[in-house]
Amino acid sequence: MYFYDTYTREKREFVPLKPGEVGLYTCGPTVYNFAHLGNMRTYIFEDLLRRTLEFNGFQVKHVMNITDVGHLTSDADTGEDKMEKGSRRTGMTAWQIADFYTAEFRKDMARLNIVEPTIWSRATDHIKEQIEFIRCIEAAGYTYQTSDGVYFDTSKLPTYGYLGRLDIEGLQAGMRIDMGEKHNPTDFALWKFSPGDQKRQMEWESPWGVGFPGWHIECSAMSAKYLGSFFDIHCGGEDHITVHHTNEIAQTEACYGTRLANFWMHAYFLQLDDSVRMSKSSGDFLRVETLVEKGYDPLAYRMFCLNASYRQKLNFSWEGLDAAAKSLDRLRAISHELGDPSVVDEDYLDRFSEMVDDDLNMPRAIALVWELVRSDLPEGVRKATLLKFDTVLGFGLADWKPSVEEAPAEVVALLTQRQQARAEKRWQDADALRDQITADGWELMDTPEGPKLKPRK
RNA sequence: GGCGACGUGGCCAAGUGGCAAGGCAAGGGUCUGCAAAACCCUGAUCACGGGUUCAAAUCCCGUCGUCGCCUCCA
Repeated sequence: MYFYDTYTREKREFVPLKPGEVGLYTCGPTVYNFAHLGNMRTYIFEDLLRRTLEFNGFQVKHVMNITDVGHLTSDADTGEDKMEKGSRRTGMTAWQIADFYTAEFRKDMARLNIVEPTIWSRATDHIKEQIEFIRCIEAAGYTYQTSDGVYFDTSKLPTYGYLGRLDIEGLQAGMRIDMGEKHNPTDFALWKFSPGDQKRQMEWESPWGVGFPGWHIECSAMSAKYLGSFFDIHCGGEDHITVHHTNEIAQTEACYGTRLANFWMHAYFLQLDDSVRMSKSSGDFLRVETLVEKGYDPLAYRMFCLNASYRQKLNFSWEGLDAAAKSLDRLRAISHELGDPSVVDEDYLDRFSEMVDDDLNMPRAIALVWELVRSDLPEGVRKATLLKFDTVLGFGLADWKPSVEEAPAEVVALLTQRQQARAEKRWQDADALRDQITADGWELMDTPEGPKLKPRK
């Protein structure tokens, strides 16, 4: 297998650190609001990665964090905690918010056929680990304290910013962030003190004072706990390259001297057609629920994503989603008509493996799917091979069945009349009756097995 | 202002040195009383201008255009 590693900026062969096992850490949601389709693109990518690893026979230990504290509204470390802000907005407590949006997130994952991680880890369940991690960094001499928190001194780490190829000088020059009491623009909070004049909903005792952990420390602490100080793959969205992941690496380098993960993989952004930013903070955004409300199967969005490379920005449009929905419908129908699976075709399987193992080249894998289903292999072989592919693609083809909706009695009556008219070759009457049925919202098809009705879309 | 990415048929999108995948749409055809569905067939020389090379969509330079990050973001 070959994956593109952001750290080295090259596609290189993936070899697990421990034979047969893979430690995978994927940055999860900050649960202060719903996840939008852009977020879900990243989770779909990670799902494909996970499925591909398992397809190759690896045992994957997959950890996903739930950020339920400490993620500020600004990376300048001066902003408000997102959870507290969400609490004000909704009237729920910070804890209720976290539970609510975590549940919503898992619902969206399920609707997109995303496999759940082996371990969910909530930041607030690991305060002790995070404090210990900060102490480790402090003992190594990389911290300093200001009036509002404990900070990481990035100037003491020569390798700081390597992942993002940060131009520190340039950052200083074009700086647009409020430094506060920080020594360097890239320094970041490890622990923030609760404001003296108010009590936060989420706060804990620490050696430095009552407060809460910074956003980046949770990933270093929790990944170390579950996967060790150096594990196989760490994933996230492209926006995490320059700040979040850079800081995670800094923390772990300070404490353990490793760059945290052997491979760093990042999914690129989904962009909206009209160039409207799809950020959580803009308030109005597309999410899985939006698709459902519009009558789309969420898996159409999965198909939409699989048609493009994860390392390329992808433009979302309703036209594009329609195309994906249509092709998914066809694939499902074809799959269903292929009947029962027999044996997998080894040649197709080899070609498929080569594609997905080449940095998850899903567009090519999908193209191979079409070639397979239209090949002249026996139906059972095509079906068996397709289902094998689907363990990676994740369309749930094995379980799909055409929906059988009963037409209302009046429509059935019209159909009966039409059959009568046809039998008597009164074609005009037959056509008029079909128009009537169409107007009632049903599509009529004459098949070798007789007429069939299905709801019009 | 700093950094970076991209520009492939009507739309989306693979391919990154050796005859340009796939999906959706469109046109033609088979089937059908008609239609639908299904199936078959058809189309791009890769923004533009130079250069390197036996050979470039793929490498280099320039121009134009679009977009992203540097501020919350996956």
